[in-house]
Order: sequence, then structure tokens, then C-alpha cells
Amino acid sequence: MSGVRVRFSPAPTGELHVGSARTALFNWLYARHHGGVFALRIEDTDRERSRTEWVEQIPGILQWLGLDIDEGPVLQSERFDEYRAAADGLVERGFAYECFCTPGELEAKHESAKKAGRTPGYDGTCRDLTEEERAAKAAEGRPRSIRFRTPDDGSSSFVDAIRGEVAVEWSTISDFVIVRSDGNPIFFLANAVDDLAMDITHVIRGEDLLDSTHRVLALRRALSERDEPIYAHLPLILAPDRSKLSKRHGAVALEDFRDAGYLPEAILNYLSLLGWGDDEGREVMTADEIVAAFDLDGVTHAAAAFDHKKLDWVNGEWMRRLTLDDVEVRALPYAQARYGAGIDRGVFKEALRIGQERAVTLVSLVEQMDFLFLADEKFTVDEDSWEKLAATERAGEVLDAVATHLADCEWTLEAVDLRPVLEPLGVKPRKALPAVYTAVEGRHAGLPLFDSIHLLGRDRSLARVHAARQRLGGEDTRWPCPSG
RNA sequence: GCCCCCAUCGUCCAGCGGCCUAGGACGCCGCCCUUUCAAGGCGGUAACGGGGAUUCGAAUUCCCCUGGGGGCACCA
Repeated sequence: MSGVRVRFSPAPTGELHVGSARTALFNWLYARHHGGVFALRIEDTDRERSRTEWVEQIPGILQWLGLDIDEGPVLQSERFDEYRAAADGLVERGFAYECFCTPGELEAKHESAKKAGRTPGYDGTCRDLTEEERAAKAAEGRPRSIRFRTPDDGSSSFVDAIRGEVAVEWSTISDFVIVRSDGNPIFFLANAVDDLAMDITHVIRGEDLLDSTHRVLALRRALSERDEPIYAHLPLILAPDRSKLSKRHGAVALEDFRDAGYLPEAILNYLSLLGWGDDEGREVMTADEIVAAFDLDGVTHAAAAFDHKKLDWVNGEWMRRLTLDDVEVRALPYAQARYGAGIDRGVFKEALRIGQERAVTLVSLVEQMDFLFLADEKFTVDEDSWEKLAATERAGEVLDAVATHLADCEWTLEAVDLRPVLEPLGVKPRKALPAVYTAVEGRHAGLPLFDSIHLLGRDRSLARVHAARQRLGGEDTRWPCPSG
């Protein structure tokens, strides 16, 4: 035990965003690298936005990613008494005070501050009320919240493990609410209290929380004299266009990637590459390898853009690394969701065998099997592919020859090889075969043709070729009579 | 508006005063391989945002500008 204790503390307000997942990952990597503890804490102090369904989903999706949790989850919603007691103590000792301003008044203060070119914030109206004034305001039935008193001058600073010293003038930070008028605590308070209670030694989180650190630290100092944790603020993950990564950029939640057929190993691997780099330049790495190589001094400072293309490459690398049995286990749920539970497992495994090395995701791998597992009446031919077929030189003759051959050849993989069939026609396999792919598989690019035909069976294969021949029309040759 | 953080190829990551005519990876382009598409092999394209300063010497240090991001809530 190194004494390192880190926590991942998401707010349960939706599915886990990749940015949050990356934060969780870096915390986990740090804990594992240093032999420390990785705890999960749910920051659900906002009862309006937090939902229990999200709370319940978080451990599961972290487990899917491969991050095992040592402690927790600690639910802040179950610790309101602690926060309330801490707040009361702060009021007693003069670090915080009761505020009776109404939402309308506060909004007006913000507006006027903005107009005056100052940082919008609290103006200190209730800072130094006498006991009588407080009683009077309370008697009016005004809302009562608790605010933390920030210093009027001087500056706040702390040493960030990634960025070095970060300082800011206190004059830019106004008194902030730590307990809502409904009695519920605010993030800053719960955060400070719990990091103390949980003996957190390193706070690794997104850069979006950098500015709030001054407030949390001020609170912590008012609550305890114990050593402060080391803070490390991770660069943010941006969308490909460097804007905020949101749903309009496609998949953003871990669940989205899982549903899209990405492997957890690949997601973990790719996420580790955003904001960190291996000293030896390795890119495709196992979780164990990353754990061994990871440390905070290797974390970059600049925000990184999410690159779906590179993720696809990493996922492809991982797809090829899996054993066939493993691919089967992982792809089966996707196949059953698409084709029903009754698919032929033998055919499925053969299709996986020929498809594994060319698939980007589990979903794309399964989709290549539509021609095998979709009911015949649902089989469709891709329009672009059909145009290519129609434009293929001597397409009719090729299809005729193929049909003739498949009609009475031996049904082995060797015998359904169509290259010898094409030879007498004098057409190149490269030129002519895509048309046959289209006829049989519904698209000009797909699983290897001869294996596919072999798996599909004689009747279905012939039916596909015949259908294509018919649709192609034009001057018929001698089909269906045997040729040459 | 104010405050904070950041700044090397399109993207991710190397580089931490001379080894840089700036390296690797993804992408992209070309060639090879090839039953399609991939995969694989080989080659190529492409960057230190601008201006000062320090220094014999700056991608590397400092300052300014510009640009990008974040924050300024009874959200976290």
C-alpha cells in the first residue's frame, strides 16, 4: 500500500460521457500504478438533476470499461447531515454566514455587476448582518442559504501536479453558496467534506474544475488543518472541430460506444492516448501495460480533439487480437439482437472466422452477415453496388456462367472457386467478381465470396444469382441452359 | 465583460538550449499483395501561430499579441 487514495466522483445526471470516463480511467491508472485505492463517489447533491437510474448504471459501465472499484460507491445524498454539520460549524466560527437574498435580487446583482464590467457574483449584502437583522429577514419569510466568506484581498494559489502553480486574486471570487435555501448542500461543501472524510490524497479531474479548486481549498482549510491533497487537472477532450464534445458529434457516452460495437479494451486504450503518451511511443497497449507506464508527469497540458478515425483503427487492432472464440462470445449478442436468437451457430462462427480481420467494430462485423442471416425476403441489394454491377463488362455472361457452374458443381470450398469459371470468358476476376459479390451478398464489398457462397448454400446462392441476372435483363444468352 | 488554463503536421503523441535538414502514430495519397473490401508491406504529403527579448546557439527560457478552451450559479 502506497497510501495513494483517489476517487472518481461523477454527478449522476446522464450516461457516462467519454470525458468523464477518461477522468475515471486516469484516476484508476494512477491508483493501480502506485498500488493505491480507487474509490467511487456519486456527487448527487443536486436532487433536481440526479437520477437513481444513472447512479445505478455507473458502476456497471465502469466495470465494462475494465475499471475495478476498491471502495464505494459513496452516495453524497446519504451524507447530508455531515455537510449540514460542517456548514453550521463554519457559520459558528465566522467562515460562513446566512444569506437571505431572493433569486430575483441575486439576478439583479449579477446584471448590474455585468454592466459595470465586474465579475458577476455576490455583492455581500448579507455578509455582516446583526442578529436582529437576521431575525427580521427570517421573519419576512425570506429564503435562507449559507454562504462561504471569501477573502477580500490577497490571492489564492495551489500547485497543480500537471500545470504547476495556479494563482488567482481573491477579489475575482465572490462569496459562494454552500447550503441551498432548501437545506441541501452544494458541490463545493460536499466535495471538501468528503475528500477529507475519505482521506483522498490526489484529486485528478477535468480542467473545467480548475477554477473551482480555489473555493474547495478555501473551504477545506476552514474545515481542517490537515494536509491538502495534490490536485491534477486533466486537459479536456474536445470534439473533432475543437468545440465542446456533444451528442451532435455522434457517440459521446460510453454506452454509445458499447452499443456501436467498440471493444472496452480499445476504448480504454484510445482514451489513455488522449492526454497522455507512452514514453516508448507504444500506442496499442493492454490495460496492464498502460498501468505500468502511466504517471501524471506524462499527462499533456493541451486539450485533445476526439478522433473517431483513430479510435476505429485502435478498435480494429483489438478486433484482430482477439481469439476466434472470444470474438464469438462478444459478437453473439449483437448478432442475436439483429437476427434473432435462432441463428445457426456453426455458420455464424465460420462467418466470424472470415470476417474478423477485416472488421472495424463488432457491429460492422455482424452487419457483413446480413446476406446470410436476414430472411430471404428481407435481402436487398445496395443501389450503388447494383450500378457497379450493371456497369460491369459482360455482366450477364458472367452471372450466367456462375449460375451454370454453381448449379451442378461439387459443394466444397474448392469447387465454388469461381476464378476457373471466369477464365474461358476472358474477364479478370478483379473486374468481374464484384458483380458476383453484389448478386450474392447484396454489396460489391463484403465477406470473401467463395466462403460466403459455400456458407450460403447452393439453393440460396443460385437464387441470388438468378435474381440478379433477371433484373439485369438485356439480351439473354443461353441461360438457363448449360454453357460450353 | 472579468478571471484562469493552453498553443509542434488535418488529428493524437515525441521533443524538455546544440543530437531537429523536427520523430512516431492515425488520416490522406501512391505502389505492391490480392476473389471484393479490409488487413499487411513499401514509399510519400504535412507542423514548431505572430512579434520582441535572453543566449555563441531556441520548437525548447521570458514578455506581448493572436488564437483555442475553461470558469464567473441556491449545476457539478
